[in-house]
Amino acid sequence: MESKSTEERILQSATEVFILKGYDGSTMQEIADNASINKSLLHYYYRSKDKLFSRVFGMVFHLFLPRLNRIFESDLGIFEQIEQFTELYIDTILKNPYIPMFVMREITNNPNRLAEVVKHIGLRPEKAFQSIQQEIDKGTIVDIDPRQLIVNIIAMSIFPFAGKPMLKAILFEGDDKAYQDFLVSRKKEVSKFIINSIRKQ
Amino acid sequence: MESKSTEERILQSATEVFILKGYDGSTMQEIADNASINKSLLHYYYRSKDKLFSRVFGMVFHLFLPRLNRIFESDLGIFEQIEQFTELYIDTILKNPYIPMFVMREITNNPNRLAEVVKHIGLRPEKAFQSIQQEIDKGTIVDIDPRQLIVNIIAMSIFPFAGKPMLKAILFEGDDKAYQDFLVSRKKEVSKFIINSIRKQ
DNA sequence: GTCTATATTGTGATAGAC
DNA sequence: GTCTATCACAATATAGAC
Repeated sequence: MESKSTEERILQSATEVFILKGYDGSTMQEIADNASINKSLLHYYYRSKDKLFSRVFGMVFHLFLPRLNRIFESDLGIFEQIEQFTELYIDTILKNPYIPMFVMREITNNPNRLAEVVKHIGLRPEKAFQSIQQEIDKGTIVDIDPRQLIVNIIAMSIFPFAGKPMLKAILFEGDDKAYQDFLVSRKKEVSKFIINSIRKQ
Repeated sequence: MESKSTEERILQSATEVFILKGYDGSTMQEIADNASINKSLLHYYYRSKDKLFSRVFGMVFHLFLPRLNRIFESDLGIFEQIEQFTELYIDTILKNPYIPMFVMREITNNPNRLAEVVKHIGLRPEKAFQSIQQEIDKGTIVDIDPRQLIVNIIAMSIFPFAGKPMLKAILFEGDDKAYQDFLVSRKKEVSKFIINSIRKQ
């Protein structure tokens, strides 16, 4: 199956280039070179730069999207849910650190692209809202708008990656290893911080 | 002073276009059109697209950068400092909501640009670190890595703006007004959340 | 200081040979 | 399926008239 192999190489190459330079900053030439093939082949497999990008974006978005539902629908307690979610999510991004900025940048540049992808997936954040609201009603956690809590969780998980070049330079004097250690330690620190805040005494 | 007026118009126009579309997505033609002048004039005042962008970026970065020092060097208590900082900062970004993504995107695309700008300003985050460490030693707040705390504060303040198109679509069904209200309410919510977490009982 | 015209290179995309 | 050659256009940038 040679054809599939080439198609895969193109997709792999396009993913690398697009993630690093964004849609506007990438060229078909660079993607072709990076895949060691001819530029025309790109158009043979995917008819346009936009179609190729859409394909890449859809795939990458799956990696990025936190599976909020799964974890918040499990029968674990709220604190364990939060611990699991932040640790798993930060761990996932640690293996794909460029993805958050890529996804956020491209959605900002072209919000329409999100609509297509989201429909394909079928998100149900309401389940997470309800789950949190129940804990408030039970008195396990303090009264808080579930959306505020969820945004806080996502913010503290994702932002250190999206803002890495900035934070590394300003707060860590550009020390790459120190920043990497910092990110790893957040796997535990973030949930600790959140739970401290919402646990009812 | 006609020359200055034209130069200002160019800078104004370039700022609008660059912030909205980023360096790669912007063209000199569009900036010229937006300023109602000829394309060649751009090169007369600023010799290249890169030079024009650098100028814009430097100016915008000042707006974006939290003046951590000022607030954390004041003689307010740590909790009031955090309240002041988050409220002032979120309020600033509310007036310039596109700036966070702009700054983060461009630093990611070209980390070198940050170095020049930071030197110009002379940041001293160590002062904030010390200030936090003192409160830990005094027993006012729980034991926490000052850098973790600062990143949490910045993350919860900035991320809802940088990730607005995404969060709005996924958590708010695209409701613009609802998301705007959500952002405004964070002026109080964020500091409450943080202080809840670090205050020692 | 501001314009028109143009140079030069790079871009996405297609035609057509093999 | 894969290549070479090429088109049509857009990009940054400059030259030169006024």
